[in-house]
Amino acid sequence: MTQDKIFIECSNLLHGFKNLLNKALTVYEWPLSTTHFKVMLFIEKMQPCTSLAVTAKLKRDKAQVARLIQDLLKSGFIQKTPNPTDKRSQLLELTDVGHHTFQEVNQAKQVMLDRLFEGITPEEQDVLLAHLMSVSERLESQEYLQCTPKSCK
Amino acid sequence: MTQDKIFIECSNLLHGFKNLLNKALTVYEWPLSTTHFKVMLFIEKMQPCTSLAVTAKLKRDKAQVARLIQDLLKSGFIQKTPNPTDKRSQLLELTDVGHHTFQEVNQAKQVMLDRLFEGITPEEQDVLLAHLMSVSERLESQEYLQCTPKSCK
DNA sequence: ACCATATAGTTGATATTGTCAACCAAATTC
DNA sequence: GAATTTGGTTGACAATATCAACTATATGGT
Repeated sequence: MTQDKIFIECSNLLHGFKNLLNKALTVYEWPLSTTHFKVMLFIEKMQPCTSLAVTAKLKRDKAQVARLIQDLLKSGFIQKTPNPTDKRSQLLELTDVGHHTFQEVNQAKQVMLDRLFEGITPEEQDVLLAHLMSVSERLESQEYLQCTPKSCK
Repeated sequence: MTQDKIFIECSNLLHGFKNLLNKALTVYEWPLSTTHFKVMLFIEKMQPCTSLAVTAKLKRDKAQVARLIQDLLKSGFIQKTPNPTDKRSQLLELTDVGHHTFQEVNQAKQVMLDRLFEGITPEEQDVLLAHLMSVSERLESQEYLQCTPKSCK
């Protein structure tokens, strides 16, 4: 029951925060979605960064990520450069405009986050994160869970 | 940064668990989506239950919920009865078939949940939930956060 | 009792997000 | 050097979310 509630609360959290962030984004005249913003966040943090790296981190379909990246390219927020070690692949990085816009919005976001977590100490936050990650890991590793009942397909 | 990661982990968790659940649902030949299942879970727990109650709990658009409920009706998993205290409203409850199917799937789900949370004691789970709820509450109450920058529209 | 307004729920249109499969070109394996 | 794998793109489509308009009943104020 608690476990059910945890998932529900995660869902509420994401939903609510997304809406909040969305409003911040429109204030700053960010032309894309919160997901695009999330992708930029990754690209910024993980230099050098490829499309596939984003896919892995975000745990989303590579088709979806490809399209998000296309949008970001069109908006001029990021740019591609050839990957010196693999001709199939291209490195992603923020443009100057992208970097500037990102920083601005990201700061606003950070202010929001700080307020949201005001009641929870940094240590508690770490524990919270650790627990979430622990469940997350089991989720990935324990593929056998998919087949709990009967013979499974 | 930790805060960012918490949201990302929440997202991964939901995403992963939804896929896991989806597979369980197909094994049991559940004809609808995980969201439909979630709605049934609410209807079961919150007797008596109205469409609006589900909307509130799920924090989703009422249009969306209306359609989910329609699907469940068509599948014969739930039924409507007139609300004695309000002629506009109708009470939702599981049919016998619905109840049976739900129980079956829900048990499988519970097994999965138990395994996922194996590394975390019930007490820790409670703390985890409490923290998530605390952030969730701030998210709702602090509408002013929407206007952090400048004058805001 | 009467009107204005609020509430429960439905429907239509549309946007966003997620999934699946096919595909190309470069890389790797044997 | 042929077969397979990997990084990435594209098309089609399914699932989920949002917004506005609308019906019918309820409720509050006068």
